Amino acid sequence: MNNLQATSSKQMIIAHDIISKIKYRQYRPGTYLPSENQLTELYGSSRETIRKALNELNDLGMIQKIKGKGSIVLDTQRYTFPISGITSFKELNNSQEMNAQTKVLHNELSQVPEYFLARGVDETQEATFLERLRSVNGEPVVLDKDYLLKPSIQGIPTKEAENSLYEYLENQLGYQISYATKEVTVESPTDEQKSLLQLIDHEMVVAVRSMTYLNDTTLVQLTESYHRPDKFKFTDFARRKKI
Amino acid sequence: MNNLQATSSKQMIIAHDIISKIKYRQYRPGTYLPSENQLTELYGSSRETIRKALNELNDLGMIQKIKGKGSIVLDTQRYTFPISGITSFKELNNSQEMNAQTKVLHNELSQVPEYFLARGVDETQEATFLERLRSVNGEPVVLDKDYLLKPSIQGIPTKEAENSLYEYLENQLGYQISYATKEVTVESPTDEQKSLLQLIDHEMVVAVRSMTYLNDTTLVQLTESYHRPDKFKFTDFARRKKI
DNA sequence: TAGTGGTCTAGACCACGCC
DNA sequence: GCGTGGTCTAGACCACTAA
Repeated sequence: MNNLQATSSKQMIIAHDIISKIKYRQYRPGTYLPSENQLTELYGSSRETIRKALNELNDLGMIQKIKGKGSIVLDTQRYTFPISGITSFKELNNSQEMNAQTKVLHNELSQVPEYFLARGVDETQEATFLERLRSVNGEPVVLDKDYLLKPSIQGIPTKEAENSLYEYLENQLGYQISYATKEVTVESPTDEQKSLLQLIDHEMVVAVRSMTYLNDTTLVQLTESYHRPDKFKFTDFARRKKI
Repeated sequence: MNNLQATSSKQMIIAHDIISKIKYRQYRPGTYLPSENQLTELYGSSRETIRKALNELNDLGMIQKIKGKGSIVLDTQRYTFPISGITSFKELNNSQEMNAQTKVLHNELSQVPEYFLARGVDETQEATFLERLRSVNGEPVVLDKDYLLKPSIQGIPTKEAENSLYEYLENQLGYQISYATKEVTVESPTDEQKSLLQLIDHEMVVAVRSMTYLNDTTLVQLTESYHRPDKFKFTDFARRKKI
């Protein structure tokens, strides 16, 4: 089931349609898409609109455009835990058929931790602290510590916390989550992490710390995510940039 | 010194110019850029061209566009080791003033390792194996194992290997490096990794494995990069995608 | 030479924020 | 109501690929 969005622009409809045709193998990896001029007729739109749609696919690594030849469908199978891109655990769970579970350990007021203060967050900033342990097939894999900043967010119903934070913020509060910065490091675990993630002897944890912003650049969420190293994997698609 | 590229299109010239004005604080974080209509006059171009330039900056996380208001300059300082994006060690070194060094340990013919065979690379594929230890301030930080695939690449002069592989491929061989897939995991080190990276007791290594492709979808390079965990950090900027 | 993608234009209409 | 960014168009010229 695809995440149907309110992206009703012509270029997004076209992009989704082509993605769907790739997904269901009407367009196959290694073959060329119809040319931009043909797509122009197929969708009854201008060529620039077609090109904007194809650029979306290009950015996603689904096609490779070659001047003078055409657009080749690439062989992508998409994956595990993306650090690139913002996707919630719930969305991942849905798209990947994992047997996942979320346990809320804390949901209370708290201070913002040192890491974020050092990065410009105000020390007096009030926040709702949400600690959640994510398990897959009964095994703990991620410990999430979220700090939801006031006044944008006044608190999270625990029922929503067990579900999806992003869904709550976007659908219930009407916020537009727009972008985030992330930093990934590998660290020695604290005792809490050791016990909750059931780390053996000298295993380390993978720490992913992020700051999430709304469309109007309001900072709304700070997250510290601790992953079990043996369960941690992420994949990325990157284009060579010349900036 | 900026990496001046042969990107001579109007939209790229405009993008670079605005980036440069942000860099030198003519446009400051938290303030709005001139409106698209003003930029149209400033650069003597059409609005669509301006918009394509601004979209570049948007993708890079340098500005945030807000409908009805304008484009805000974001406070970005760019960082350490980007997994997102394709950048060579040499380019990083240049842009970050590290005191870095590269030692070539191996430069010879070899088989392709198992990991890549499992991902569709042909077992009979011939490759030049290049092993390099990267150090910063005298401390080893990364062990790179590159497999450069024939017939595209016939071999690498050791002098070039000490310098930049990408530079050699792009400038000497005239190849257009276009995209790459990457996978990051945390693993127990081999004895070789332990000794070369001077890992203490029970430290793990961060493994980054990637496959690099040319513009025409030719696979040219396989890389296994092993990072010392205490020296490993990367940052990412991500926009919320609704696909 | 014909077809492809890359760039650019001048103009249009829309949705949103603000006064 | 006015200015902002978001979308779309029809047409033009270019650079590259292939026959």
